[in-house]
Amino acid sequence: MPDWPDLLAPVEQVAPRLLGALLRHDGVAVRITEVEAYAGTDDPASHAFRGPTRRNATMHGDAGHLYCYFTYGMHVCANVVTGEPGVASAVLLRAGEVVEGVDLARTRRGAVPDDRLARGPANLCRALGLGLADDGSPLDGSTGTRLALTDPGPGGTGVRRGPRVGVRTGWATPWRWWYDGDPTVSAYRRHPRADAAVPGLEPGPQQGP
DNA sequence: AAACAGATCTACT
DNA sequence: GTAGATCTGTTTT
Repeated sequence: MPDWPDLLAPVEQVAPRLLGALLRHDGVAVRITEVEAYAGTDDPASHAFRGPTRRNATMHGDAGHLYCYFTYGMHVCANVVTGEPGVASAVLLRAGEVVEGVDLARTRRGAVPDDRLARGPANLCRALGLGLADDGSPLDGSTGTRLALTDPGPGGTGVRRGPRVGVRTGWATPWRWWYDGDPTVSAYRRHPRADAAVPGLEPGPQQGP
């Protein structure tokens, strides 16, 4: 992963840096506009919190790979694995703007406004054609050209942060970042059964709903 | 072999 | 803005 030396940095530093990155897969490219950080074994909201399982095995592996998981009986979401092996941290790709292969994305998503083609983590995967089979794939294009993540370089203005969407525990931790005012960013939603507020991993100023 | 739980989505008022 | 459906992969007996 020569282009991504900082994927080994703490995930809350890596996550906002992925804003603006281009993710390509199978004919569609998306410019990432919204991300969330999950700090592996230290983070109660993380899939890796209760140790390694078959499902989250990819999270415990090398950085720069795609962690895809299945949820709600019909959805797949994708993360970029970060940190040293064993750390099991990852960045959830929550939303993006389709900048390439718009027609193909429309075909995959059906009749929705273009703004919403990749709005929401599961929708983003659908637009890109990502599935459970892509779990564990490297993002540097080393095993073929189907999948690749490209660094936008430094930059990025108008970034806001706030609590993570839809997590039951640890939701107060403001580890979601997005481009302010971008129409492709998903709406904030608190988990229906969210725990009572507890001290987050990184208490501090929040902006959110 | 069975129960569980879910980092959501769409539709609807 | 809010309410409700939904159903498979994963985990656990």
